Parts: sequence; C-alpha cells; structure tokens
Amino acid sequence: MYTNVFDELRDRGLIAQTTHEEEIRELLEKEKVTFYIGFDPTADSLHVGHFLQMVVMRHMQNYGHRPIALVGGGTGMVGDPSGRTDMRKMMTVDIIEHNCECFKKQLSSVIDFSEGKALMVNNADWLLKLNYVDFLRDIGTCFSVNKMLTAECFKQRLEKGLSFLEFNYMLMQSYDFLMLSREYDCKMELGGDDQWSNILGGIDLCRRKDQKQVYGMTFTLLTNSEGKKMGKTASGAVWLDPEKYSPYDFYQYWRNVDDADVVRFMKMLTFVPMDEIKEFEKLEGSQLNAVKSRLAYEVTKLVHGEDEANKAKSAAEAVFGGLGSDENMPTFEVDKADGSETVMDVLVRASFIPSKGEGRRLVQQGGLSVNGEKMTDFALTLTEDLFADGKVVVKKGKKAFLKIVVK
RNA sequence: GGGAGAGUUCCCGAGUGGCCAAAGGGGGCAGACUGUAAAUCUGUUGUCACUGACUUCGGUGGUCCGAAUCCACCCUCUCCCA
Repeated sequence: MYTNVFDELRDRGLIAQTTHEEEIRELLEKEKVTFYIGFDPTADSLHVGHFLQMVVMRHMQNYGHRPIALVGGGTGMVGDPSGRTDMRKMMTVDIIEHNCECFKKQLSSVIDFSEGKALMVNNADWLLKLNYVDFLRDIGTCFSVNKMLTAECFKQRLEKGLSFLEFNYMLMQSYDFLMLSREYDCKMELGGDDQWSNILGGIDLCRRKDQKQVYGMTFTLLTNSEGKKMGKTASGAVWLDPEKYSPYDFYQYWRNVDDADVVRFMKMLTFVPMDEIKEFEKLEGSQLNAVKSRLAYEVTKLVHGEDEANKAKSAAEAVFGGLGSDENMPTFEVDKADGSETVMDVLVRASFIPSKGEGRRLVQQGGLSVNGEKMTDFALTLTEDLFADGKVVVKKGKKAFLKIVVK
C-alpha cells in the first residue's frame, strides 16, 4: 500500500517533527538509509515508551533501511535532563553495563539484527575514553551556551536547578551522532519528541565539523486521550520484561485502554495494515471491545511472542467470557491445605493482596470472592474442602484472579 | 564563600508540644452503574494479634511526663548576594 516508509509513519500518526520534511521523504524514497535511535540504560528493562521507538525502527527496517540501536553506556553515566523536573540518580558502571545487556535482548524481539540488517552499538566505546580538554577544544567550541539555555528542554530545569553534569548531556548525544555519521554513514537520528533539541544539536555538530547534511525526526510521545504518558501505572512502569510485568498483565493493560485511544494505538503500535485499521475507525461503543482485544493481542505478540500472546488471550477470554477455563490463570502453589493457614495469609504471601489490612477492607466491601462465592469471613482457613478439582479460585474486584493449588 | 528558606504518609500539600496514623486534594483499591471502556455516585486508603498495640513526618543525638512540632549537629535541595 505504501512505497515510502515516511508516508506510512505519517499516516500512522507517529511523526511529530522533522528537520527537513521534503528532503527526508526523498532520501527515504531513493536510498537505503542508516539511522539511529538511542536508548539510555536507566533501568534493567525497556518499557512501553521504548516500545514505540522499536516499532518505528522495525517499520524503517521493513522498507530496507538500516537501524542502529545505540545503547547509552556512556550517556547513561550522565543522565538526560530533558523533560525531567528533578536530578537523575547517578548509576554505577556495573548497573549500566547490566542494563545495556538486558536491552539488547529485548530489542532483538522486534528488530532483526541478523546479517547486519541492524546494528547495536554502545556509545561507551567512544565517550568513555574522551579526553576532557580535547573534547572541549574540539566539540565544546561548536556549542553556544546562550543558545542551549533557550532550548525548551532546559527551561523548567533552570527553575529547579541543573547541574553542569547534566548540562553536558546534549553535547554527548550530539557527539554520538557525529561518530555514527563518520563510522557508519548514519544519516538520520530518530527519537521521542522530547529528544528534539538533542537531535538538533547533533545535526548542527555534523554540519559544523564535517559539513555533512544529516537529518532528524521525532515521534509523538505515547499519551492517552487525557494527555498523560502511557506506560505508567500506580505500581510502576509497564515493562517489556516478562519477569517484571507478566504477559497476561501486559495484555490486560492494552485490553483496558480508553475507547478514544484504541484506534490511534493500533496505528502506532502494531503492524496491522492501515486498510484494516480504517475499518476499525468506523466502529463505536461496545463494538470497540473487539478492537481492544486485537490491539492487546498484537502488541503482546510483538513483545512476548505468539505463544505468550495466545496464552494471555485465552486466559483473558476464560476469565471474562465466563468459559470457566483457568488454564492460564496466575497460579500460586501451597505446600498443604490442612487448615493451618488462613486464605488471607496465602493471598498476602502470593502478593495478590499487599497487606492484611487491605484484605480486611476488601472483605468488608465485598471485593473478594472464593470459588465464585463472596467471601464474608476474614478468618476463613484454607482447608481441603475448599478445593474443587484440586484448586481454589480467588477473585479480587472484577479483573484480578488467582488460582491456588496444592503442590 | 556570605545570607535566607525548605525537606511530612504513593504524589501535592496542611499541621509549630498532648485532641496526630497526621486536614484537604490527586492517585490507588473496592462497591453501584456498565462494554474488562469513560463519566458519575458511595466507601476505603501505614502495619499487625484491628474497641488495642506497633512503626512513620530528611538523618543522628538531646530537652520534656509527652515531639512531625523545641534544641544541637549532619545530609539534601531552593532562592538571594559574591
């Protein structure tokens, strides 16, 4: 349907800003372009914000362009102040290296790194061995402090305070682009929209140092209809690592998005063809439920693979469709069920409920049920006669289930 | 370097000796209504052995019958001057 990746990205609502719209479109049309996106190792897993970047890389790759995933082993030592209101915590070298390793694995689930179709580079390779004075004389002269201070990304930090360390982040990222341009003929830097000024810095630097014209493009930040960033929940970020955020919960996260967001997310986060998505746009009201499951399925499949997506999907259907299958329901094993422990103790131990106080409240308000019966006795003990077919199914609220089995 | 202020529970923010597990708002959780949506209304929101006890108001010590509140030192941050 599309011959130019630019058109597809634009129609999917992914593009926020471009440095030279026409030239970029042309370039992508006639050349196989090498481009890069940076990922700073701020945690040991990527999250849904990064996922959007990964999807874009994959789109580009599908059209024959070559992505470079730049992990920020060097920039991570400093911390990007863009869009932050507070100072970043400094991380140790060990942690940064560990995080970079974790990133590599997750990136490969969406991007094809085989046969040099995509590259993974770590900017620690050049940033860590820089000499301070050389760097200042070589690169520092190309940046105007006056200009940097007017950049939007520093505005709010100027009110709260900004350390010299973080102020240098922009130079380091710009230097990355220069290095990649020299080493890999990298012509474009992509990134979230909050990266705009950092990207511009790199483009300026390449022009000044090498008289090379390079380009930049940013993507819409993934926000919901209320303008809030996606991927944050009360309990923390929505991680791509199945250990930190289970595929089932991940599926549910997308299954429960706002009506107003479904189609937009479908465009941005999946590879479902635009023709098909256009049909979804016509749907409204409860019909959107079907679109939501599709969204959840597609995204889960991309991140966790087809098997996990199918499992999450059938578990969800069983639970909410009343089919009664609990095959893929989250399960907790106990050693014995001889009445020596209360059901509540087990639920707390399984982290199904954060504390007994919370459990008490749930019982009082009728938010807990055991085997389909509303739980009224807080002190209910776990005995064998609770088990039907070797399991006890506990439900919290409308959406959370736990199956208890004896080992 | 000099001066002025601030640090409270998940977040914002009130509280300046006992009536403080700490107002109010946000967020979260649950109930009703629904479509596993949104909006709305209601309840709830430190932990436990829950009419009671214990831990919490940047940290460490101290004063006092009693401290989030007073004192000392320390840490962190902000602002003004250099």
